[in-house]
Amino acid sequence: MRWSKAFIPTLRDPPADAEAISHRLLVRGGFIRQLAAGSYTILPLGQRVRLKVGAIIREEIDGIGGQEMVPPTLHPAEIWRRSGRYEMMGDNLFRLEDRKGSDLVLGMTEEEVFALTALELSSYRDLPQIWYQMHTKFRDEPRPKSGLLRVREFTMKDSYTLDIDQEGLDLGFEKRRGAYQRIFSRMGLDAVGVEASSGAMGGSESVEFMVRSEAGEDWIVTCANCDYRANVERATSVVSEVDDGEPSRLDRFPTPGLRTIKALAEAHPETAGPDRQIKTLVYVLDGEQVLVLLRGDHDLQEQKLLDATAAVEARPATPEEIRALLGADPGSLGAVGVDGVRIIADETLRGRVNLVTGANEDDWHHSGVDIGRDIEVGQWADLRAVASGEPCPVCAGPLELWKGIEVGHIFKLGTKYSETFGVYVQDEKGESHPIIMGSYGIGLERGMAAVVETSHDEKGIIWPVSVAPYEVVITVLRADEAGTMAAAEGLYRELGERGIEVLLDDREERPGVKFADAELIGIPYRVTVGPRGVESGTVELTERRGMETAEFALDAVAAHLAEMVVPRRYGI
RNA sequence: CGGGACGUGGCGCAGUUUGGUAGCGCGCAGCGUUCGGGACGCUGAGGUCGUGGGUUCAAAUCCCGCCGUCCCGACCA
Repeated sequence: MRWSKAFIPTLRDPPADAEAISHRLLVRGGFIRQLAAGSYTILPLGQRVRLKVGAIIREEIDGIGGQEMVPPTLHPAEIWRRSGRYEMMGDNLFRLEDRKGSDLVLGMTEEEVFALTALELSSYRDLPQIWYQMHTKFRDEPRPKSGLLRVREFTMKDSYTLDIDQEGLDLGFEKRRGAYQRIFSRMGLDAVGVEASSGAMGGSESVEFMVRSEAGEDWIVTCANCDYRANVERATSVVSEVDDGEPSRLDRFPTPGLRTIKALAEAHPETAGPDRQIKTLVYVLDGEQVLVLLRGDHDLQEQKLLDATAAVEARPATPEEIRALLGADPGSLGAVGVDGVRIIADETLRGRVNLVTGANEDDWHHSGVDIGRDIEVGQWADLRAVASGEPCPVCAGPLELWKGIEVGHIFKLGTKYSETFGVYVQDEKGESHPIIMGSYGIGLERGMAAVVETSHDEKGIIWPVSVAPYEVVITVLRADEAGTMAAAEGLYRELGERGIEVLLDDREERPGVKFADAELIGIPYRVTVGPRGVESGTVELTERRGMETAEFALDAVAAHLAEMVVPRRYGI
């Protein structure tokens, strides 16, 4: 492609309020333009990257036996009602009505459609199957942000596996985990698989692939010693033992003005240290008020609460709701003697005695609380948020907390969808079984942004060869001089014949502009063809990553580039 | 949805406090000089000031409504 004919609208003034660096660079480099909140036009340069990302994904998913289909994105609302996700997805689901007044939705994922397609299967001999699709998904995000990282319309590769039994699912899950790892590494992403919560997708086990980045929105816990890694929504750690002493009688004592765990602990350091207190939170789970109990020095992880209770929505109760329910303000709350309200307690409180908690009367607390004796715990669960530096649950090494971008997520769905849609096959004995499903997703545009987020410098983007919009840029200095232009054209043809994707910068611009633009858009290799070198039959080759420059004979550089580029197409 | 900010040529902004009929930089077009690290001179094109209403002799500017965008909090590839 000749730059003078290409549509590459680079910008000198970056978007002022764009937060994520990938967003600034993709806009400045002429890869994307925003149309509205969370929807972007992918410009030609961006589309070339997107196509390469898609091709890598296709190769790897095909490589483990995947078969691509194209399901519709416009779905009858009825199938979402049947799976229960019409309600569960809340406002994130785009809903519309057709001219006849029928309800439609725009697909967020395709579990329903693929389950219905799987109705065609009737025998275990047809299994396993790996099906996938790669096209537009819609999500009415409450707050699109950070450019391509969080949008309302995007391309997702989602695949679905169909197995006859749990072993098949488990085996396939590991295969897919490997395929995902290869996909990300070929894209130049250092993605790690972490234990995750399955959220609204349903299912048992799930693994998220996270790329370390400040632009990420998830917190990940990893162990410095072993390979334990988990999303904070799932992560656990070793909790210090607390010596509670002998059980004693339940009592009340005045605590005027003491409204925080810290203040109470400072006033009564021997008996009411933070780890000797019960933190009582009032939450509203799908409209139901519940009490959530934690050790005083621990914080709640809301997703854990959702997972433990199978609730869809959780929010802290308002001060008014709390007073109406318990008769006291936050700071004096407790679960002792509370009746008719569901109580969910963190595992670390199990068996504890001699604890301190609010008495549901302002300025009063209970002491000597024996949780088994004095509180009617309805459910025990792991609810606490892991903190940085706590011991790893596997090896007791120190845990580290970091922010990551979720570039992929794989789920074991189980039989949720096959049972609701009646997808059964017969085994060798003629017995019917619901098909066991798994689902696996990668967001293409988010993946692109994650590459930029982790691979750039002060000059601009540094694309890995595998996803670069062009592999080589020929920067012609003095494009107005016949000699240099002829040399550049010759090289352009030769590289083209070798199958290398090359951008010929034939614009009549000053050298500084051309260098800066080439660096901004991040082409991995630059060949500089200038009058000085052409006279002596040489050109310069600069590698974008590291900006090392070496001189080559004009007639040898194409062969050298082919050696550099071709192997790197598969990885870095 | 709650909180904060913004909306003025293609892009980035000033002008709004104190109403008087729109300006700067970049980019763009033409000519010339330059050109191995974001050149310079001259000339020129380009704006319903987000939108609807109101106040006024007069509104980018004051008042009200609406729309849009961004940032901070609860959701996900």
